[in-house]
Amino acid sequence: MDFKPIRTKKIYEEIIDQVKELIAGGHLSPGDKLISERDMADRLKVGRSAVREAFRALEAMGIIEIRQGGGTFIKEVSTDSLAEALALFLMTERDTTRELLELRKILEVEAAGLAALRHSPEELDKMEEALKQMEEDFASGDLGQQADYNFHYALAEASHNSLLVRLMDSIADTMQRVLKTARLELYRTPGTPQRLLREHYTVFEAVKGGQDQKARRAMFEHLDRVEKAILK
Amino acid sequence: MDFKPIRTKKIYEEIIDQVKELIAGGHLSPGDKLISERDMADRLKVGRSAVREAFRALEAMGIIEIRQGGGTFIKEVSTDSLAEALALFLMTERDTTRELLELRKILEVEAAGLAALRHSPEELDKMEEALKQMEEDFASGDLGQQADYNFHYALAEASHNSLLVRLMDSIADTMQRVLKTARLELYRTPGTPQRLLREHYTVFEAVKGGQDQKARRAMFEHLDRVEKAILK
DNA sequence: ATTAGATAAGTGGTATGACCATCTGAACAC
DNA sequence: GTGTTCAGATGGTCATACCACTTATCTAAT
Repeated sequence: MDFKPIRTKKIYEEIIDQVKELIAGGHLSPGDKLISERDMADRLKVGRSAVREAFRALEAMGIIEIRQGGGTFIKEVSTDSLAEALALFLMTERDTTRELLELRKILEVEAAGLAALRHSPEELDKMEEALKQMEEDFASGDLGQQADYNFHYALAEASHNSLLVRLMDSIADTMQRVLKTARLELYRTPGTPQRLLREHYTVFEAVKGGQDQKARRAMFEHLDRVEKAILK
Repeated sequence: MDFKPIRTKKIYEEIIDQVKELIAGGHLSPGDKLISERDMADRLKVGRSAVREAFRALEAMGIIEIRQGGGTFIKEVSTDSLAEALALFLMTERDTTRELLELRKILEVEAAGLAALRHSPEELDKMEEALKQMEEDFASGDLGQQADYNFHYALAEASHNSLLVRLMDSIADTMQRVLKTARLELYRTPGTPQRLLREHYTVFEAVKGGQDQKARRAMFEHLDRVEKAILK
């Protein structure tokens, strides 16, 4: 005999569930306006506070958008809430730098392989553009970090897996936040920017040539070297 | 000259940010109790409503846990919020099941390789235990889903990358939420449970023997088959 | 007829106070 | 030591009042 704990459901929870059901059932779509807080409180025979609290939670989930004076709208499920959840996921202090770098390597090596198989000409152009920008940055004494980011982002997009793009982007953000100093040191080591550029070009040429194994290897070696430099 | 829109920050937003900063700065840790709503409202010289709304949003983000009569606590960053955001993403965006399965494959294939190189005897025991449980479940007409989960979780842990463990767990949770029916069908196809068990054993033997490439290949083939069955 | 400005109405944001529901810890009895 | 009771703490709900912002409508000027 298994007795489960009984827990009465909060009013705001009921409201949240109702809104979710309306969306899942197709009765509410992105862009649709919800009835006003006052109207909903009247109809549901509850206080306005409970409605507000439910709306606040739905907002935090990225399901609705609340505009003061304007009303409350169903959002396109955008990259925002997933990106935020990913950011939160990576926010913990318990993970070591080694683990983060390793995860990044797992994803980027495979993204390079997929990019080699799936890229479009436009995506190749973006990667090449980023490489050119990187080259110019180095020539002018700049560190080229934005161009580096652009290259990796374009490559992620060339994988044609939007989840992978978002996850890799979140990881890039986290690294930017956590490894800022270590990366600056890396870029400032004489000869390193030029080597990094060469490695990026190797990855690019493999992707361009549709050689997925070669792209994987090139990316692995690139990131392995970065990892070793950061972790020493 | 670029003028940006000015938008005053809502009080509840300020509160959310402050709590987040306390956590990010290490002043609040999982398990810690926040001051009461009334106390916080007094200290911040704001109304209790704003505090409540901020707390409701933080709750929806999975950052805090609110217990009526008990107080408000910082949560362990669990896999729940990411799994929920992923589930929402899957329900509303097209082609994302394919992407999630692909991401899962990328991670699990590499986890298998790392597990082959890094496992401890205890972790091997757990994997073996799960396989035995799977075998018993199939023999008694059960679907063996819990044992399947246990196997994959033990393998993730054997990778010795806690970030990878948590990410894979979130994905498993998401699949449980969204792909429930498709997986039930898969398990009910005659002959499939036995084949799945064999595939799991192949992965296990490679991990046990420290053969990382073989483990990767076995896991790839296993998940590739699962993917094709789910997506057909 | 069109445009600009003013105003009213609608909607979300904040605060306060009252009271209810649940939990926790202390005190007391056995 | 264990079980029960109760007070106090804390979260949950409601109502009301008023503020802040947006949208729609009306009026006056051109």
